[in-house]
Amino acid sequence: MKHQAEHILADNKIRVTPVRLKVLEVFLGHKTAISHSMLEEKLSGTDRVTLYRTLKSFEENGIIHKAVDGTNSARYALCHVDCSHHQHVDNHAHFHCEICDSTNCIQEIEVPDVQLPEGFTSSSTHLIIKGICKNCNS
Amino acid sequence: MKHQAEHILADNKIRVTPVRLKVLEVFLGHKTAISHSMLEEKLSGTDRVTLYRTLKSFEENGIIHKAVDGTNSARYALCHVDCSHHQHVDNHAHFHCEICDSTNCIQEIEVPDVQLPEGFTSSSTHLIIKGICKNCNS
DNA sequence: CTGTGTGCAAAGGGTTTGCAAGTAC
DNA sequence: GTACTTGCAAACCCTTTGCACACAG
Repeated sequence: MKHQAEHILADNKIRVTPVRLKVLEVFLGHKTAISHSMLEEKLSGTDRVTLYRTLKSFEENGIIHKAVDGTNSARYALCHVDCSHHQHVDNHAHFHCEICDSTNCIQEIEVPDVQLPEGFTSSSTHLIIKGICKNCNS
Repeated sequence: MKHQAEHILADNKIRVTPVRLKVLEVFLGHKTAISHSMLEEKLSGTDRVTLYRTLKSFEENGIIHKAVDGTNSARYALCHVDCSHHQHVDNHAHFHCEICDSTNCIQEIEVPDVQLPEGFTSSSTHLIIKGICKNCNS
């Protein structure tokens, strides 16, 4: 639904543009995390660079978060309602399938609290699991 | 000491060559994980591609392990004695400093065991902490 | 001597920057 | 009308591949 995408942009006070709506619809219709190259495939005809910038602006506005997954290419997933512009709440694990190369958010697994050695301070913690996903296992 | 580097190569049954010795000495003399670009700096004059291949062969032989740290460039750290050719044992967290861009192995923090949802199988788990390191905090 | 390592050239993928034209509001 | 977005060209960085020569064992 276009309405939902429009709402998300409006709620975050960023301009409603065709590219942004298209990108957001891809996110809304996809369960796994999305990389730039996937977007390029799904939205062929749209400029590569514009897609990079769209992802960047979505990330800066708390609409998506980067799913650190140990691959070379950045992946993004939709944020939950409790993410805001300045405070991302994505304290769940990310699963990267070594067969189909997909990345899933695993909400069931929380990133643990860690006790860093003296002198270190942390800004974020990421838990990445690599293996074979449900689809590829069946 | 050159002897130590020679031993490591011999123990792993790979040829002792000048480039390998130089690379290994950099690892032995450095506390944080090392990226290809750092090697290139420290060993200027040595071919870029050769360094990539050296890293690859060290990794395949259980001499170093890749430290997944959420950056675009691969980092490597020396393996412990309990790493062998086929079984890497690097179940510790990696800390990536957002100021100096260094990556440290944090032996004190173990990667937790996780209970994956039905259908998923795991081959490795990584715990990455981002923040400010001891050096940059002081 | 034989198989492996090294260096060079080239290419490929991901990502960023600069600028001019187009568009949301 | 103004500030932001888009598209295109170009560049940058990381990494891999192919081939010829050099060298460890």
